Amino acid sequence: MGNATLRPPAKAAAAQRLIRAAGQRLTAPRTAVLAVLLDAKRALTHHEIGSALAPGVPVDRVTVYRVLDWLVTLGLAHRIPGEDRTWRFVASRVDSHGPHAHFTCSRCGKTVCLEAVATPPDVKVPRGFLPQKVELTVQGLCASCH
Amino acid sequence: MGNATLRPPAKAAAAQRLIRAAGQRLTAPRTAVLAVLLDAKRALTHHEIGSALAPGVPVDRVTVYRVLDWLVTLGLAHRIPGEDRTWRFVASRVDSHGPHAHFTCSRCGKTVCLEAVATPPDVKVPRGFLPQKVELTVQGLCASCH
DNA sequence: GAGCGGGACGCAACCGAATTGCATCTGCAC
DNA sequence: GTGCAGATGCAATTCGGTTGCGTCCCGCTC
Ligand SMILES: [Mn+2]
Ligand SMILES: [Mn+2]
Ligand SMILES: [Zn+2]
Ligand SMILES: [Zn+2]
Repeated sequence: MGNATLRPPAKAAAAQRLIRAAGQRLTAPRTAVLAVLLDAKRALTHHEIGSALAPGVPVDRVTVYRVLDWLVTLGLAHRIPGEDRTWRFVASRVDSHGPHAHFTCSRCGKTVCLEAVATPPDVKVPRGFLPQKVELTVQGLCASCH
Repeated sequence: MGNATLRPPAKAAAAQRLIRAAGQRLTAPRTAVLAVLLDAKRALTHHEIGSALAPGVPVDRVTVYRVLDWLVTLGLAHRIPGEDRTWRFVASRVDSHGPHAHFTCSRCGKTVCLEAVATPPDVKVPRGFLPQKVELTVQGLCASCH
């Protein structure tokens, strides 16, 4: 796995800083994957992340999956379920910690966070049910698809 | 595919009526699958539907998938994307035509429609984006899981 | 009640995302 | 520098869903 464009060194440094700050073991795959997410302007699939990795550091597919899981449990990234049954991943910016909505283009699959849209804080659920998280996804067409 | 419990004949008759009313060809698999959905009190996975089918009418997996797709395009059922990357299906009752939210138990996967919760009619999306559908899913624990 | 034609079905092969098992390697605390 | 828990690589596997194709049968016509 690897591709053409080099990751800006700044993003790699930021990734390392975040991993260290979380008190976690620093490895090349972890740094590389997180750097890709930090550099992305939209949610990325596992496949997109794999091919965005710098060619110098080949990372196994399975490792990418494991790093992503680990980033999610750590809170450094969040995972968005897609209509096409694939997860997409975004680095959790400091300014986007709260619950928020997502937009997915039904034609090209492009997915972005909608920071402006607040998810309804209170929903009516049946007796005995315990709501924990609200997922709000807007489907439609992105700017380049309509 | 087939299991132990017989489908109430009333549901089979209702299924036939709905298919006829839609001006579609009436077949045993279609009747059987729709009857299962009409009888269900919650959203069912493809697998659950398969094993809920009356044993007398064996239906191929692929046919179940195709019937479900067909029911969805016909508007007789709707499909709910799950956190576990599987679709769940519900018959679209006459009284639940509008957009509505869903609840999914994060422990047992049980999924139900939340008729009472309306999805936000208007959401702010980036310039040039065209919203078309809003998906609202509440995650949490169902009555028997907490 | 035959005859017919297009859509529906069954079967087998396939696909792609994600997971698991296991041997090997390595970051880092000491 | 050493030791070891934890991380990685590789191969195999699972699993939900799809595709291709030959056969079947629903429903219209006469
Ligand atoms: Mn987001
Ligand atoms: Mn519903
Ligand atoms: Zn698009
Ligand atoms: Zn439950």
